[in-house]
Amino acid sequence: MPKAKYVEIYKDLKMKIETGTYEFQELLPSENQLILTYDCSRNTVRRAISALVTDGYVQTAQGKGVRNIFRPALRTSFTIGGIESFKESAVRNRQIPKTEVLCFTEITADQKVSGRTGFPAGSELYYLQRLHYLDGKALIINHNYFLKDVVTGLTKEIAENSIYEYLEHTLHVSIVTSKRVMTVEKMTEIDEKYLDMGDYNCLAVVSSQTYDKDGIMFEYTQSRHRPDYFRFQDNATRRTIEKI
Amino acid sequence: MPKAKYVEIYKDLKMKIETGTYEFQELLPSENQLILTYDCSRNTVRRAISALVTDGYVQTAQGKGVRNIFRPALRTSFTIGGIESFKESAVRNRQIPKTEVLCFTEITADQKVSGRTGFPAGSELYYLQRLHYLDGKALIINHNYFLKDVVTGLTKEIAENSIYEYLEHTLHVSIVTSKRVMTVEKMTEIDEKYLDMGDYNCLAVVSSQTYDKDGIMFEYTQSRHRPDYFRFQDNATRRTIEKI
DNA sequence: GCCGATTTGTCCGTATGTATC
DNA sequence: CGATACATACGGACAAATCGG
Repeated sequence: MPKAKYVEIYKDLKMKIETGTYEFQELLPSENQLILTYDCSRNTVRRAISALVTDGYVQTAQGKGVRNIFRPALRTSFTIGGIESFKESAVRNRQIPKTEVLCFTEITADQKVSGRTGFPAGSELYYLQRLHYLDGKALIINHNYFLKDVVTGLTKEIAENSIYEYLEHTLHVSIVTSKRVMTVEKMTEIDEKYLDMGDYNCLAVVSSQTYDKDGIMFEYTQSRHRPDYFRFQDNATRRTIEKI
Repeated sequence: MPKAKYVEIYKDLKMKIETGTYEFQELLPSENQLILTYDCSRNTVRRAISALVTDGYVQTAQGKGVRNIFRPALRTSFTIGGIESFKESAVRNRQIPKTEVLCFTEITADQKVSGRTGFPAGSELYYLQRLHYLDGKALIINHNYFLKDVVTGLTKEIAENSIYEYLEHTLHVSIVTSKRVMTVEKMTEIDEKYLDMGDYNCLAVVSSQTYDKDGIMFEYTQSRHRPDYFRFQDNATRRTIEKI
């Protein structure tokens, strides 16, 4: 599956940046040199470099070259963008995840649910509340809404493990796009009951709509995070394309 | 300046999506048709489509086509990624911005400042505190650190307007990359004094490091937002490139 | 200040692979 | 199976920015 040549080049360059083969602020070899190194076309090295740019590893400058702007200290966050399940990110950070299913029901979307989630009114849904632990601490409460037509046969047992694994490996539903909105909200009674909130009276809230490859939105999730363990990282670039 | 052909195609397609020429869930014309429409090469239309994908307007599926997944209701947020100044985003949302400079000093980075901001110890910096109003409401407190070598001649008067305008139009410093981290933090005395926090005891905090085209980090800013007016939007895609 | 070499940015055309219908 | 669609890859050409002599 991971066959594309530009991906291999991306990985190799990223590894070399992370391990210090190129120093911070140093220019990488020019595109022409990389063409020789990897025995490929210019487009292919440029795709790899482009991916490094969007990930914040390097920045390019016409007439100069490609500069390494990676700083290791910054790259230890709970999430780095992309789409990643709770379990995946926990494993990546070498933490021990656990999930408790607080509530598992089936509902039909009324106007209110429809307005909140974006599902059409009348949609048949699973509604779950799940509590996520990391290294024994309750950190996140998730409110999940799944479209029954797509996420067929969901059970409490599956929900205690990884729903995303079930989606990808059993149902072969591939997650393609996810639209997320981050806000800060007041704590609710449920939050207070299950999360150890200390002095905090608000949480970091991530609401997301997830689409499969057929363009069907099959999931709406509201993730409520304990503030002291929430961290979201992002690399922005002044785009050539003006957004105004 | 905005001459690139793929940018024009991007803009045209985006406009057509936003104005309903293509309906939600509808497939756009195929790449081959777009090649004829815009009289260009395949690579060029693909670059435009690729930009639409990263902006969450469409999603592609091999063998099927390019699907419009744009929903107008979702696209009204304070920031949509990218790098945008306070004034720019205010104007875009048709709001009236005002900025009050609470503090304007020059400092030399000690170990503590260096650790917090990422500037090397000994750097000569401007340090500012600025309060941003929108439609008369105090919403954001910014703590700005600017490298004096790059941001030469900064004054209180400039800081009351738009520092980014000064950077781009007067100093011709172009912002290229910005690394951001979003967290939720407890309110400080300063926050409480200047922002109308109501019941909230925490804020949304965006910390960012900004680089110019020479790869020099010339700005560190911590933006502290009143929770009820903070909203960050993001489109994630399951990348071909595995991050694990 | 100009010129030429280097480097990235844009664009074109073509070929092949793979997924969908 | 064939037609259509996107994904990957190659190679070449010229423009624009940078830098050193």
